[in-house]
Amino acid sequence: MNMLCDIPKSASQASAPPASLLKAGIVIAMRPRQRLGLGRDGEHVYIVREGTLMLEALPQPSARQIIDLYYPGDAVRAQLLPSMSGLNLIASTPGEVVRLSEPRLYALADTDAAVRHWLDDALARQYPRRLVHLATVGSLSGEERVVSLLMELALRVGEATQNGARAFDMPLSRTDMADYLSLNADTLSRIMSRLRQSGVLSVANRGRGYAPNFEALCRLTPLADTIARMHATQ
Amino acid sequence: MNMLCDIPKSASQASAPPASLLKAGIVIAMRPRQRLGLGRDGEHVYIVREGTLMLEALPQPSARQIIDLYYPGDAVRAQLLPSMSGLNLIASTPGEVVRLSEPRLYALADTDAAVRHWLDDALARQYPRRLVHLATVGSLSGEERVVSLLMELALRVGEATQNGARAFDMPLSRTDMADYLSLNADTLSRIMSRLRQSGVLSVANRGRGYAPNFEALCRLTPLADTIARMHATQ
DNA sequence: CGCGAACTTGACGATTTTCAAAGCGAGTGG
DNA sequence: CCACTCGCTTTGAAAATCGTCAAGTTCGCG
Repeated sequence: MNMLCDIPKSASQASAPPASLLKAGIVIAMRPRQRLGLGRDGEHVYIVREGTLMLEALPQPSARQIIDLYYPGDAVRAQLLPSMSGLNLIASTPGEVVRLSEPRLYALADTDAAVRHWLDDALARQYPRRLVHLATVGSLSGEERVVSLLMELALRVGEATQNGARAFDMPLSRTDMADYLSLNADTLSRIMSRLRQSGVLSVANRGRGYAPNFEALCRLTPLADTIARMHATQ
Repeated sequence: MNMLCDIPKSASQASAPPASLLKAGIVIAMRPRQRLGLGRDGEHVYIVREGTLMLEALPQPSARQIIDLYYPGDAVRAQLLPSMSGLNLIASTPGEVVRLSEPRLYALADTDAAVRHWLDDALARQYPRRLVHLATVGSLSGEERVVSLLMELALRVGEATQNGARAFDMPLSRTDMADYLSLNADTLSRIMSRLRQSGVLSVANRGRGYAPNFEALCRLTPLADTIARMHATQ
């Protein structure tokens, strides 16, 4: 009867956006650090095809916070973002997005049930992630936060290799990771060094991580189960 | 053509939920500290009529975080909440909610455009609040966070009195406020004492606040403009 | 090979948490 | 009506965590 109900709420991986939605927009190739405009009154919508995006907030000149992270299959709706100064949507890796306008999206959603349900699904994937991110930043220690992010990345953009090991790209720079986790870049670096020394993590080329024992890594954050449910590649 | 586009994204106050939506659910009176079930697989939806609700997360037994706050006109959709243990929806004041089931909601949304648009509006009010909350917790100092919350409450549930003063209920206990702001209850108490001593705040009966000079209070947080836009009673 | 950006590391300092104890308020039973 | 208890709040001193500043190192790239 209702498509949405068939998809368990723990479904983390995106179902493909309807073709009608993609056809309504234009394809944009992203380069790392490229900024994507949000439109004057929040009129743009982006659908991520490939790569990762960050939403940056600058409450004050000296403070930067990454308040959202978007993966392939996610939708960035400017209308759902707060109207604050210093809000930027930034590509953190090469990739590809489709851009369309909010009014166009709503017109489509009004007539096309598939679009409507895909949008609803996208939201059901993204909103819980924000809440968990908030709980992470708000109630976990520095190390637990870092591990939570590593786990998220390992599950999202990584592959299982062998014997419970996992290799993954780290699309964010240390600074970006720090700003995402509300840590100082220096502090983050120290924590990652400690993780390396304790043997649960190794880093190659600054952009690639490897967890020889992924289970052991997961045990370092109390939110492991929740993160696994939200980001598991099924 | 599209209702949504007529409502600026800064519109903070709820338009009334469609009658068709309310008729589909049952009315529940809340008492303070009452817990509202979210259903086994996230099947419940609550629409707040009166009072305020908190969404509590317990990542670990010792750590508590209020990750969402709901005011009249807001919708709590269990499907949009993360499936983590220790997630509780709790009334913080007396009030009234309407409960219905997710499938019922989706069925209504599929056939009734007014329901659809109201839901979308509700989301456009609530999602930005979470992002700002995240930026608040993540990048502001203790005092700035407290002021941000006081400002939010003063605008949401308070009244202007005279000469730029503002009186407001504080529906959260100190502990709840602290858990919302990721502060220790002791630290919060200290900060509020400092605010009182500096004259920008006074408190009566533990549940009611008064800002003799609301402008002066606002100047203490860098997110004042953003908060004002999101919570202003227009 | 050398430059610049990103990252790492150390020492110090500030804010916040922790732990403990005391004060206040509301509700209860005598 | 009062004394009592329980929970919430407030405050102080010590400890831990995290941030700041500065210097050094690694890495990618021309």
